[in-house]
Amino acid sequence: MQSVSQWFDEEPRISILRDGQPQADRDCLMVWIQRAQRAHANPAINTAIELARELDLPVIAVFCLVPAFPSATLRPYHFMAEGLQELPDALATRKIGWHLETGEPGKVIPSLARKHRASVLVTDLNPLRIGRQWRDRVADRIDFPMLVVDSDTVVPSSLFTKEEYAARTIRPKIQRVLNQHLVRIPDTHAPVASDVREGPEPLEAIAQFELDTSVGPAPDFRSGEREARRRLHDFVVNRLGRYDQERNRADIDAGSQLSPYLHYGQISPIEVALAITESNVPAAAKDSFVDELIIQRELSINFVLHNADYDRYAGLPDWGRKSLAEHAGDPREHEYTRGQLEAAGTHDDLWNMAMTQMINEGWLPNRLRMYWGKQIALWSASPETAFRNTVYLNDKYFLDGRDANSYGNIGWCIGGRHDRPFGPERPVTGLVRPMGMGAMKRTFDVNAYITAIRERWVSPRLPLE
DNA sequence: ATCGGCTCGCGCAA
DNA sequence: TGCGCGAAGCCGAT
Repeated sequence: MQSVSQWFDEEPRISILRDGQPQADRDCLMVWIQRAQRAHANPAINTAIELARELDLPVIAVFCLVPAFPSATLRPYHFMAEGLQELPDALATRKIGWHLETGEPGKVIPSLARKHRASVLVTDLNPLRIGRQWRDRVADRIDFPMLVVDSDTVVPSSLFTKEEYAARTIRPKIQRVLNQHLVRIPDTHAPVASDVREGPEPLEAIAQFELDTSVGPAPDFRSGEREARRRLHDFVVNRLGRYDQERNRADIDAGSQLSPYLHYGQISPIEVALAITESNVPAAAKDSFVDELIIQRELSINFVLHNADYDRYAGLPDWGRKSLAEHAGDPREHEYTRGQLEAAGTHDDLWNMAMTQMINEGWLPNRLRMYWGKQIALWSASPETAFRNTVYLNDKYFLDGRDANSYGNIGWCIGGRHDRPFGPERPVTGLVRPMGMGAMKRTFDVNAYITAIRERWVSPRLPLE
């Protein structure tokens, strides 16, 4: 058989981390599931199956639960583990085996590959730094081919070879090729069934980890592929039609709330996009959702893939840092430490309730994510501190934190990432676009939101005697 | 209620 | 080299 680079020549979704000829005398094809934590509509799995058919071998999916993922508390671990529980059975319907282990991927994955005598290792694409480090470490420690399949974008990220400047620069490039990628991903079957099913139950495994349990499971987000699909259809049927009108309504939270499921790859963005485009709602509603799901989301993925400082102040655009530096000495009308912010103890009720919802629910409506970050920029001793604290709180509390979208949003809030300068120049934030209480009041019922969060988390109504 | 100006820089037309 | 226009704002003029 030819080398994997020849086999998958000109496939924009697939990159070769270690080239070579698949060995036919091995025992399986191995899929290392990282980000695409789903059994269906999964390009990485399909790639492994394609090779398995050529070699007439079974396919085994492996997952490595890492005991200390940076800045992850019990909250994301619980969501991830609950979703993983579905996978062995769901994969079995495609005749794929399952083996979960805990530890460091750089050690665990090569050892699993040796144990099961893998011919080729296929994995999916986590665009963040840690994903790349793990992949590189694994590729260094195996002596057979390894492929990375971009499984969580609509348009393969490799088609954009440089850091895009803004939505307006990536939009036409995406539009040009969108239709050829908006194609349903089939659920093929492995040619030979695998009966491998090893490893602990994910929820039991994470119970052994030393996690920060002060941030508990997100109460409103049941996890898993099935739940993701249920939510998608609920959104399409009940709310998509008004999305362009109501997207900013933080008081009713009119969004899809799919981002945790997309973050953990429990649903394919292509499946989401197809459900939207095939639905029977006004074009304006579809267009505004698709712009979020594809243009903005894939712009953020492009950003973290091409900017090594995506989660650092240094990664902000030059004009933004320059303007912020010129205002570094401006007096702050209010100034809060990380501790004061985390205690939701500012002078601003709306901000405090947003922080309260974030801490307790792991979630905020879109509109408030912007307001939340923009105020931290205004209230911090320096823009660098603002950036650091925003990343810290974002990644600690959001169920969908530690995501490319997180860093895109934080960069936009603090330093005008993917935005343009906005005069007139203001104290503290300079030319970075402001977003204050006026914008909130113009778009939703601020008092209704404050009251709802206060009743839910601060002074809940006590049951009558 | 709606509108222009504020300000920078990318990408395309020329 | 010039020019149009842009992640979701704000303020003041009409």
